[in-house]
Amino acid sequence: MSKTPQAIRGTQDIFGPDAEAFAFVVETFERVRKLYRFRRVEMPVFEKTEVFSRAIGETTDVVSKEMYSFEDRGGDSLTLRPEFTAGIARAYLSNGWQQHAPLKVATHGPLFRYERPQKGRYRQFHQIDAEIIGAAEPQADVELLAMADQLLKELGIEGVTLHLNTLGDGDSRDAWRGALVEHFRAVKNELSEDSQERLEKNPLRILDSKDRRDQRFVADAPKIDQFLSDDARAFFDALTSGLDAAGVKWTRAESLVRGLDYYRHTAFEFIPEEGSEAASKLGSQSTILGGGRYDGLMESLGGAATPAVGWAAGIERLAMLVGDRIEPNADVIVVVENDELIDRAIAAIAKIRAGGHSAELMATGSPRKRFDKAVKAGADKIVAFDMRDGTEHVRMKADDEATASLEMLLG
RNA sequence: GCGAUCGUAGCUCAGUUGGUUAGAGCGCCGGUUUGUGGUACCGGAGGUCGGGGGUUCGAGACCCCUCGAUCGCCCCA
Repeated sequence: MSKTPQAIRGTQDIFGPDAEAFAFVVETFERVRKLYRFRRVEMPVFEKTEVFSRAIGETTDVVSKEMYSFEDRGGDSLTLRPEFTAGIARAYLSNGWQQHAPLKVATHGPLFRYERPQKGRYRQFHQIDAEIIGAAEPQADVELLAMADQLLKELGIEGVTLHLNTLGDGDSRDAWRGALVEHFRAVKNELSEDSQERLEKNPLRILDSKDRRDQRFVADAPKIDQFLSDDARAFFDALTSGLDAAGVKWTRAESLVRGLDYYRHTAFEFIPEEGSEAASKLGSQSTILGGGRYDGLMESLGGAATPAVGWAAGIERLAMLVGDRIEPNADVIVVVENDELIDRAIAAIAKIRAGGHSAELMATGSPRKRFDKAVKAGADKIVAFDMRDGTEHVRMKADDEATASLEMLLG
């Protein structure tokens, strides 16, 4: 170990163009979220452990092996949030937000999961998140997806497709699950080791296994469509026709499932098209935005049955796709070519900034090189203070109009 | 959690089958040159070669452990 402390594994220090890209994602999200009238909420970064274990499901990987849980000084088991939805549901119940239903909320911030780090996968990562709580109608799903679609477009992300599926209502899902277990159990010994385990814990996940041994049996596995109740089918039909009306392109993904227990009906992911530039930038962490309907979640937290739908997207993954964001140049750079004039320059830059222009002071290092540094930094306008023949000499490098406005500003 | 690759100055990298004081470009700092200018030249700072242990007369190169990154699996955003 070296003597200086190292960052925690799976955390990142984001700086420069990467930080600009990150900020661009958040700013764009904030703008789009207002267009759709989602209200901003701020949530605690940690909750009682049971908030997540009950909401997400004890058997899920997230709860069983990826949470940062600890006992606080009062002896309570607390957990750093591994996702937003459970905490928002808890807040909805504990603050009586039912009075605002249907409630559209949005937030963003850090999440924590103890996973093996990889490109696009971190232990502290960041998401933007949008939820509609207390709305049972498919129109809520349509609005939420339209917002996601517009967000990706405004971020300039190309080559990403909405993969859409329905898991049906509770009864549909249970019947389908039973049929899948029966189907795969018959060939259990020929499945991959992972899928043999999934058969007991989470049979739906076998459907999106990447293992060739599994894929042979996935093709003719029972389809959810055979088990959909009339209501569930009507819901999905209304959703897809709403998406078409909103101009949101989608593709049916019959084997798309969600890892967390609370999902019902709608499940979706935005995934880069194979071979696209976006896909190669993301590596194996391909889902950039995912979510669905979670009508059963509130009950698992002891609340009244409350329909809800939401999505989250990884800011780091989106930032990888938005391309280089250059840190903007200063509007003005004030150069001090002679140290006697430092106070004159400070007075000038104060006026410039008070006038609403970004400005940088160049007053250190070799006086002769300061002007070159200013030119190199790429400012639109440069004001240089120098002494010529014993008198103050102010030079401006800018076009005529800018020079005039600067002279007016500086009096 | 499993498998694999990698880790040399701030950054990008070079360092022949282990052999004297570990290099380049860019960047940074200083000097000179130019003087409405992003030039050129000279000089300087900066590395216990990720960390620890071992093999050897000798290790940046080989072995073991460890930390980290990356790729695949898993998981997921």
